[in-house]
Amino acid sequence: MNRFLSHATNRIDAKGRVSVPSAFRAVLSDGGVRELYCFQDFVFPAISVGGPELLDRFEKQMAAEDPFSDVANQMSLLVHGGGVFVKLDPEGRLMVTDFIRDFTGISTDVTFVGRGDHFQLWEPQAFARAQAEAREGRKQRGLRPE
Amino acid sequence: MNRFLSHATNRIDAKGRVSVPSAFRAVLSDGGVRELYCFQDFVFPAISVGGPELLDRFEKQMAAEDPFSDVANQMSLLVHGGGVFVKLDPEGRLMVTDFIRDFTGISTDVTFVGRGDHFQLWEPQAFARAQAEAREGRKQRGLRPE
DNA sequence: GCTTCTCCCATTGACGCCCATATGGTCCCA
DNA sequence: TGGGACCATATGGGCGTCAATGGGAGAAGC
Repeated sequence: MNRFLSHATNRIDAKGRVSVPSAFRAVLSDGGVRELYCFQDFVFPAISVGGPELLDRFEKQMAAEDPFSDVANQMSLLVHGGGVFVKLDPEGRLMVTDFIRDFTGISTDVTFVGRGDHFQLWEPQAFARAQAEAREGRKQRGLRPE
Repeated sequence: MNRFLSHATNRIDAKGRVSVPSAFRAVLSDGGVRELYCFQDFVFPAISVGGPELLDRFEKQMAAEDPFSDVANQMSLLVHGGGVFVKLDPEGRLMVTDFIRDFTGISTDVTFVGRGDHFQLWEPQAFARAQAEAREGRKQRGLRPE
């Protein structure tokens, strides 16, 4: 498996650390990634986390926009300036900083959500709500797998 | 037989495991599938289960969208983040997790329902009701395919 | 010198793997 | 045609392994 898939919820310990799910760590080590870059999602109250190639992806998106547009300007501000580096400890845990807590509402537990080429940190209940809304919207548009 | 057909109900044991019907396992082993991906159905209170190619189908659909649109973002949230991996043990059983129980209402028994290229997990009575309703609706509309 | 972060080790609880048993159905033979 | 042996599937439980978590000690920064 070379993509971030599925979701899992882990608890933050007394020191403010939380284990990254084993499956996600496997994807990271496959890519030889030891240092992670994260920033605020544009739509959801979630922190996106990924290796350096995640930056590439957003820079491609920005290149597709008019480079002087408001959209591109704001994206750069968020992605380039708003991002934070995060390191994993030997057990594969990361520190949940105030940067993460304030934006997501995370307090005691973190839901890790796979998004294919990256993953996200969510406050568990916020994730449940967003998922329910997405499912509802999808139902109305009639997008079904079958 | 290379498709998932018919249905069967098995009991969950004390450890929360349930045997996948032999006929379904045969279809899986034909495809060499050992790890399954599953997610919540968009219409019914059922969990859809299939091999990795089930995921591919959704990703093709996502690729057709503007990759950075809200629609694609929501689909990724549901498909990438909303899915769960399930492994079969050597006897062909799977764990019935809370993820499955909460969405389907399954408690002690599971009805496995073939859906052609994938199969679903249902709470037995919910399946009986949905089937009855489908039959009724079909009758009124004059027997059309879905 | 005190706080904060990083590394290391211990614990525990869940899950995967193994073997044993039950049950129902089929085939063979008398 | 009836009985019995055999086989496959479903089910139950023991045990080892690994991931998640908790806490302590050393190192680095304020």
